[in-house]
Amino acid sequence: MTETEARPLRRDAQRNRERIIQAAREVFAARGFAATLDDVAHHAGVGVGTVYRRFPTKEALVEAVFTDRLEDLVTLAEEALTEPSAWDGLTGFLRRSARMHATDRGLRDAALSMDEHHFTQAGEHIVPLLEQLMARAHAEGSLRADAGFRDFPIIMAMVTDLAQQSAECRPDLYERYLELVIDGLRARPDNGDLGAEPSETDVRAIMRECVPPLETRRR
Amino acid sequence: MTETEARPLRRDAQRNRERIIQAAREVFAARGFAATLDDVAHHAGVGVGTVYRRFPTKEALVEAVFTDRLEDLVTLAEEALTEPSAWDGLTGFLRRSARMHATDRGLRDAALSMDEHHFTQAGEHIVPLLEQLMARAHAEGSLRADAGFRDFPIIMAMVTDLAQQSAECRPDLYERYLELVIDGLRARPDNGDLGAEPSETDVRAIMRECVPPLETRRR
DNA sequence: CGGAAGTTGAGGATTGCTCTCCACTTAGAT
DNA sequence: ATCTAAGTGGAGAGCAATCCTCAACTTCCG
Repeated sequence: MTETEARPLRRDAQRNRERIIQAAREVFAARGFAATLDDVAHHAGVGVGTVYRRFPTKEALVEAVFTDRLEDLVTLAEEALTEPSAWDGLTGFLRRSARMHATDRGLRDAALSMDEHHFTQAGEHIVPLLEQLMARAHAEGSLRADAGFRDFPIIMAMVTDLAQQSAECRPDLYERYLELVIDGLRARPDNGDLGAEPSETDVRAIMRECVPPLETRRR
Repeated sequence: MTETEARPLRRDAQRNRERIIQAAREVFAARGFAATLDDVAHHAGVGVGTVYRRFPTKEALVEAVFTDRLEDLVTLAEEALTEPSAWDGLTGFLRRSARMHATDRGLRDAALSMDEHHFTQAGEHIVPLLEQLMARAHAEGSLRADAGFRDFPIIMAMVTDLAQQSAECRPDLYERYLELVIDGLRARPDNGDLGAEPSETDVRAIMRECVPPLETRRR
């Protein structure tokens, strides 16, 4: 959102812009950030040039498509915080957001790269919510003490990556392994030792590896 | 091992062949099946042509490099079966093979594509061992009843994929998430429900998605 | 109707890989 | 010492997948 909106768009151009965004939603949902702008153009039924005129970089298009989808995740986290049981709030949020990520690969890529690109805003919204979800569950004694909120994106990346790989044959198989991990997150007297938690920097670096580039050097 | 060894190689050629295999070991360890034969050639200090003369396809080279490394995994599984505690045997094998996969990305790619390519032999060796490891732990009551031996490759794929992504910053971070999964595998009265186990076909399809192609159409 | 705004899609530029080919080098038999 | 079949190197041909431009054309709307 938000820049010098120089002149109002001509009516046909406005229509095309919306078509492109709609097509982008679909194409990104299927292929994630790896989708090409040519791909989007075809789905929208417009020429490639039109897409590039409207969205000079892939980043601009991605931003237009996903900024508000990410806010949905924020809302989800807020709702999870109102759940009386901290454990149910936390795991419900895990399950729901995993489902969203599994259904829309573009959303997954956007969510996992919140720190990069232009999604920093949603990122800043969601981090404290995650911290609270975890803290509540720690206080309740249901979440194992050695799991931290930085494990969240990593677990998400792991599980939704599997979702992606099994998308063809068993689109919901990821749920099985998510449940396994959730059971592993529960506080137990005889749990093993998890070792050192990842640092913020580690998480960032790993997320960068999990999401297709989206960059273009040069201008 | 093992084919119509037409004529003995000239001594320099034999030396180069070994250099190539050694270089391939290193390059594949770092980049997995995605490594190029040019890459291997450079590391070996020979021309690309030499590599192609000795190993007409990437598959042939991969086979030469990994066939016996895979047998190491088989040995590992056999040893795990001698462990008095079925749980320790199973989880020890998980940990040890994960470590091997994390250290050598080529081995990971080979192990996960055992059904494809020319690794069917090691595949046939290891499957019954896995079944036994799991069955023993089921009988012992330590492994949750709804986990099956087909979960093995999937868990492995998930965890070692993370190992790959964090290789730069935290090469052993994968252990943390492996422990989480292992804790999730333990039989507990209040465990959640995992849902349908993947079929053999599912596993195959997913493994294919986890490993770079290696194919070349045509001959 | 005129001209500014918009559109198109073939194709240039780039990147990254596989694999071939032939002039050149070398082991090793004689 | 000489000869030659075996072996070698590496430029570059061929292929595939993208990204992005631009000049000729179309459409909107004052």
